[in-house]
Amino acid sequence: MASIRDVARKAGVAISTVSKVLNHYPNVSEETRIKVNEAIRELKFTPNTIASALSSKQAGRVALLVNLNTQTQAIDEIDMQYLSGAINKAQEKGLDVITVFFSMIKDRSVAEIENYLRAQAIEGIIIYGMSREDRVLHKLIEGQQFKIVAVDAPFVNQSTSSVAIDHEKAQYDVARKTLHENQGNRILYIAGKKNGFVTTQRLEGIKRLAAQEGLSLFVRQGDFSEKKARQLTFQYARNRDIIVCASDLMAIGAMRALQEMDIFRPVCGFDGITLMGYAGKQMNTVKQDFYRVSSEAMEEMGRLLEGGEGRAVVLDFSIVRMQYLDIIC
Amino acid sequence: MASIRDVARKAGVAISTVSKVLNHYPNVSEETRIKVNEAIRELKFTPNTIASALSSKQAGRVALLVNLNTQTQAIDEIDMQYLSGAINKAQEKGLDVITVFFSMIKDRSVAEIENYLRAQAIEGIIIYGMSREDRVLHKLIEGQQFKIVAVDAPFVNQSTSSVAIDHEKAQYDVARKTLHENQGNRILYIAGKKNGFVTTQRLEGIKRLAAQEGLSLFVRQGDFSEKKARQLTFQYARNRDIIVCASDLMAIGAMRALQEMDIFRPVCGFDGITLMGYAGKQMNTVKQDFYRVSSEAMEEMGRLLEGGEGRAVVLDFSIVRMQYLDIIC
DNA sequence: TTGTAAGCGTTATCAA
DNA sequence: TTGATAACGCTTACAA
Repeated sequence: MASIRDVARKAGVAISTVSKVLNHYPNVSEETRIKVNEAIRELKFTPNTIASALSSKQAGRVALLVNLNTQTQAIDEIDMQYLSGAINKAQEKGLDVITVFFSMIKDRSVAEIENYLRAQAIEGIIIYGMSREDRVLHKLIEGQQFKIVAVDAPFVNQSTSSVAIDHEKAQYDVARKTLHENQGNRILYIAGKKNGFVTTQRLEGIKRLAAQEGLSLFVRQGDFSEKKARQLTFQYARNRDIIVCASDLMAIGAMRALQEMDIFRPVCGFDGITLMGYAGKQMNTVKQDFYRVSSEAMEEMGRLLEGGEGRAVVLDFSIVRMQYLDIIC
Repeated sequence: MASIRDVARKAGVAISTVSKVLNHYPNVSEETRIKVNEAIRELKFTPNTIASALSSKQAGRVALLVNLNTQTQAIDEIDMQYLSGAINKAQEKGLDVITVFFSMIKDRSVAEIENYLRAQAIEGIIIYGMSREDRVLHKLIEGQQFKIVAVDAPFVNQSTSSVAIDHEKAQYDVARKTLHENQGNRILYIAGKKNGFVTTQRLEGIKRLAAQEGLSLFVRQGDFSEKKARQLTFQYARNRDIIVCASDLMAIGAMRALQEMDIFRPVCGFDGITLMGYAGKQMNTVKQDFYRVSSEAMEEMGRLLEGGEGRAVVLDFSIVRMQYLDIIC
């Protein structure tokens, strides 16, 4: 492996000059720049990121903190889109990425986690799927020791940005569309997990709709579980006209239950996962582009790392109906 | 951030002594070890992995090279299981992991890739989903510059191990079971992608069964595509008694086509993905534990990194029928 | 514009 | 068993 030393020797310049060329410093003559780049090419030199990180104290490493959906593999799709969106964008921006699961830092104190991350030379963290219960993460954010981008969680401070779609509006929109395409005014709303941020936001959305259109709104916690949604449907659907679910998985659970009950009720979901195409019946759902959300999160991380200050980034969504033939290929 | 220097000062010993304690060197007295560990605890010291890597030239970093299934998100599940299996095991073993997608190194030469990886201080690579066409990767393996574990690809040399289930036997077993549970001897076999290693191995399995049981075997390439399997089913299923598919996705495509044709044929799949639970009809399939496969791959990487030599690791599988109620939760 | 040299936080060699 | 000290490959004042 050629080192910066070899390049310097070959180009007949000092090591620091090579470094300057490498890092695009302004004060380098065109002549030497060319000489150096030639040497670099000839030696197939690639700078050692470890040494560079140690020296500059800037590793440009960001950790993806993922709350794996251990409940069901059917939505690994979401996490995978998150990961690939972030990783691809990171490579584009020359950032180094490591993936960390919530399970790995569970039960550790803030100080321990900070040390762990700092030892790994982590400068930034993108957090996916944080809930109100994750006290330690809240402290991590408050501490402002790291640049943080929170996906789907409303945290913003000097060194923290949030990235998300407008869940309130999305829930409102999809439910409204479903309502207007059908009859009835008694809604069964199957909500998400108790302390999730998106759960609250989506709930606000359906409440606004109900208030505005004078609907009878019956809310139950579904915990984002297909099974729970199934049970709730068996229990309450008969006396309701429309079933609005805070996730696709729950919508699928509800729809299958309805089929087994042999009654029909319009159902709508949220997320736009592929599985919706296999559900038999088509349903309205909010299509989030998870890949793009994550890609934007990494973009935002780049901004923060370069000294930008935290802000809230809001992305768009669309309302779709997913069907089998569009999904397979 | 406390450094090794601070620890040394606090414990009243030399830096090198602290380093020895940190790395569990033998020649340290019980007394100093305790003193040092106390200082470490009090200062909440965590060694800087960057500095350690630079100094020892051993970063213990391994790259996960993933061939993302861009075709369909329905099987992101597989990649996600691979990633989480590897990452969890890596943390357990104190290895640092980065994730790289095939798309990121596409069109680069072997030398470029080697440089890229070396610059990232990568020592080992776990490759998921390599095919015969990936010439560059073959060269990377032959070069033996890195420790490599190939998942589902039959490469073994001094510094390369392979990890996989016995695809030939698995295909044989699942097809045999399906055959014996039903009538008929005319098989439509929908194979995988042309140059995939597992495609060949699974094909061998069905051929052995056909030869052994005197079956009429009709083989078509399905490219692991649900749509292709659907087309092939429409085209050929009528004159066949049983449809054996080299993947679950294709099995689902075949099954739906049969339903639309309004005829019944037994179908079996391969992989054991969650989606099978939503297919309507239950089918036999080979259940691979992807999480475990990947976990074992990382374990094997650990062995190689410690100087062990390459070998073939064969994992087990099971034949299952997947149904909706088992899958939801 | 270029070069010299002092770090960055470890590990490892060799004396003590 | 311990401690100095020279690497590791790079960045960055500061000097020339």
